[in-house]
Amino acid sequence: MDTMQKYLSIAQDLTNKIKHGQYTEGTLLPSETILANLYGTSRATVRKALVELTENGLIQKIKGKGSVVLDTAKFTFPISGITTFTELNRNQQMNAVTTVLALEDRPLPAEIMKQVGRHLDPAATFIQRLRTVDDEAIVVDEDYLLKSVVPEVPEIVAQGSLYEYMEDTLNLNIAYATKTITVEPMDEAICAKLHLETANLAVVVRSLTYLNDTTFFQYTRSIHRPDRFKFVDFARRKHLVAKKF
Amino acid sequence: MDTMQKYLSIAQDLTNKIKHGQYTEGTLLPSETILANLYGTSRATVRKALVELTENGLIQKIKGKGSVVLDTAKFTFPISGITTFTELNRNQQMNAVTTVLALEDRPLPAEIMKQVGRHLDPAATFIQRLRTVDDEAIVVDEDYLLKSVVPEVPEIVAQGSLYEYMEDTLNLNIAYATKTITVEPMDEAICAKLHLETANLAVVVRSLTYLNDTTFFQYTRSIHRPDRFKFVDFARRKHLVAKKF
DNA sequence: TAGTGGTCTAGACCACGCG
DNA sequence: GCGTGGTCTAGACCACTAC
Repeated sequence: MDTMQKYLSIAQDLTNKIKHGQYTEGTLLPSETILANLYGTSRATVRKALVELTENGLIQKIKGKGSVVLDTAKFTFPISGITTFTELNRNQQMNAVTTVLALEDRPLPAEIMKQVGRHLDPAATFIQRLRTVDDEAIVVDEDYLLKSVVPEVPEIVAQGSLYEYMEDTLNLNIAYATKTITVEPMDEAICAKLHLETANLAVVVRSLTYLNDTTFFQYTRSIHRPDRFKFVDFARRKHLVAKKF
Repeated sequence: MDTMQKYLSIAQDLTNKIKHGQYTEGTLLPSETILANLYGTSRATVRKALVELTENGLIQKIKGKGSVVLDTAKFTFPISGITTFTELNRNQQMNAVTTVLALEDRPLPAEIMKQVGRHLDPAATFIQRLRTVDDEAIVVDEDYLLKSVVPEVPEIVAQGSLYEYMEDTLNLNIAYATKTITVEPMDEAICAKLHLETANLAVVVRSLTYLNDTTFFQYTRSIHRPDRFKFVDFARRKHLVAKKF
């Protein structure tokens, strides 16, 4: 069954046509009125689809002119904000291996409890995983999953994708996250796992992730080898309401 | 004169009311129909305003329930994607000083020319600036501004904000940028300026910035002391069209 | 059942780019 | 002057939440 909303399927279709070269870099998409006729829909719906492409850096709209297809080849795979290993792995072809180092009960760290609210039950599942690409240790991921939301994490799930399990099996509605990126010295245990040599510095990506109903459920600390870390972002200039860059 | 669009002024008003505590964390905003009546507009316009708040991490909409005000205090100042010194300085209270180290003609580096297109004229103005907070050197910013777009950069502008000059004086329409964050070893000149000690590693933020008509005009290399670098982001879960996290 | 947000329509007027 | 995208309206139906 095709229960997808109209504007999303239009966005999907246009995205595919751009990525497959049917609409090429530097040219204009058909006008909104023409697209509305093509897809048998209203202009408002087409515009909603084009907002998706705009946010993903695929087109740039110019008033009075049209929608210019941007050079998406430059953004090839990491189209935006890709930081964690799973995301990279999903979007790129990598010879990647995940090793589960720990899977146990461990309460949410106190400093995180302070940020997300003291009223919460700190009981959580702790998962530590080592990510290896081409026999080289790249990332150590440490996840805390609140038991109140995810009662248990089977070993097989830890080996694969936590998000697939939560979204497809548990039907959880993951909505948003706050992330920070810093560079910090690490202890010996981590240094040994990532083979950090000259300096003991690593890139640390911390994420606090929330469900659609605003309940906090996951804290992730992702520790990257600095020489293999790369964060790519596409940002649009914001005006007036809140400066974004 | 107040030529601002209706939806933006509504977004502005709601943002202020949230930041000033008139709508408090965890409570619901008035429904979209009520807001439409309050502001004397249609529901569609209110919804467009609410999209702005959603993207800025101020509210979470829940179908059938309402718009929940999120804890904006947690995201205090760097609401999203703030990386460069100027942005930080604008949004925070800092005892900050800018020193212009270089202001001269210098062509765009060859590796950047490859990315933005060989047909461009590489003639550019090079600006190197040292950012100091509380007498501590934090960031070295290196900007290349294409002469074809920005013919000249007065000394006074280099001392202050390039973007204010370009937007307010030159009336340029800055639209979007691609950014990368990496960690790299730096040469002695940079190490000396930032007083890098134990390791010669620094955080490098590279930005390619474009105008509304898709012309490339600026390359920035921002070199941060790793122990003072912090990148904060608010990300929403994307589905189907393009994975964002 | 009543109220909410999510989607969609069919119109309208405006500001802008371009010939 | 014409076509473009940007804004806005007044309606409609649906899926979801809560009672």
